[in-house]
Amino acid sequence: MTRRKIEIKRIDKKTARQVTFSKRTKGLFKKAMELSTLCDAEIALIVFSATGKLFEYCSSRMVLIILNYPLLDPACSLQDSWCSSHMVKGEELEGLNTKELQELEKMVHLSLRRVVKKKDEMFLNEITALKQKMQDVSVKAQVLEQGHSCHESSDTALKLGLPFPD
Amino acid sequence: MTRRKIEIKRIDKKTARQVTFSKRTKGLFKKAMELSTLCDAEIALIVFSATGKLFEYCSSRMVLIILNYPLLDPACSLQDSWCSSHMVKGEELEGLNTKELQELEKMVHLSLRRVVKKKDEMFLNEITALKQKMQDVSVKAQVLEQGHSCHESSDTALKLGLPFPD
DNA sequence: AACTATTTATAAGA
DNA sequence: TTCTTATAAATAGTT
Repeated sequence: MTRRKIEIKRIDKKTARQVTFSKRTKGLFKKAMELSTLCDAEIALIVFSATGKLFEYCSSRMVLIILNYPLLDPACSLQDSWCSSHMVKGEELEGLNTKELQELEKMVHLSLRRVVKKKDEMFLNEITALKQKMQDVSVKAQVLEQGHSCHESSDTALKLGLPFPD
Repeated sequence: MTRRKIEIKRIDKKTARQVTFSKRTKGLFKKAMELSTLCDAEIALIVFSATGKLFEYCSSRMVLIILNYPLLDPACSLQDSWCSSHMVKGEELEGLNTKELQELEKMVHLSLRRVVKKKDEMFLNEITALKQKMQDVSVKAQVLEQGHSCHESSDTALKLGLPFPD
């Protein structure tokens, strides 16, 4: 769109692609904010660069609306005390300017990503750990069964932290 | 930004606001798609008009990426047959009007919520099952250890489906 | 990071 | 709504 018209297809040259990404992302966000302001629209815009990490977004209440995260499900109740210290309450947003709201949204977004990632990690860790313990116990059971040591100490159970009346 | 430069603030006149909304939304989506194509970026853009309902979105895998759901991890590959029967393909969207697309998006959203909910349920089920098995094996081990039945069959291991050379 | 020749987007008007 | 068009804004190629 300027010195020369370009074809809309993936830009092969990496540096050119990055430059264009940077320029156009800036333009896109500007346009999004203008639309939001001019027409009173709620807009969510999230961009992940091909190179992976960076992402951005623009808009106000949208984060929560779009993302539709189960986190916000009323059924998922956290302690009141946690909520009161961590939840963003509507009234708190009144005094903030656009820039501040944008920063806040970034933070909420990031928090959300962290929560989801952490949740999945913990599930998987727990499963992995349990499977490992199963393996250990099975080996132990096999040994016991083959009569090599019927009276070995119950260290396996201890290692497992199971409710063994010892 | 043309016959005259305008100030970026809410447009008071309703019809003018609607016209501008329509024009700029179109432009914004075009830009978003161009950025996505040119720079290999994943983009999610969702716009709710002030008048309430209508919204739109654009992008490819983004619905899922936005939502940050591990479901779409490349590692988690689904059967081709499943994909072909459940995935919404671009061509299918051509004949739909805004209303229909809105309904469709609602359905996709709902599907997503269901998938996430199911995923979490399954994680929890797996964990619960593993814990139960741990308990069983521990009890068994305890029995063996106390010398009551050193040569009982390895049904515990079998129940567990573990790689026991039997 | 800046510059600028062009292309693209669009406000106002029809 | 859709089109037209004068002008503002965005940006590709260059430095």
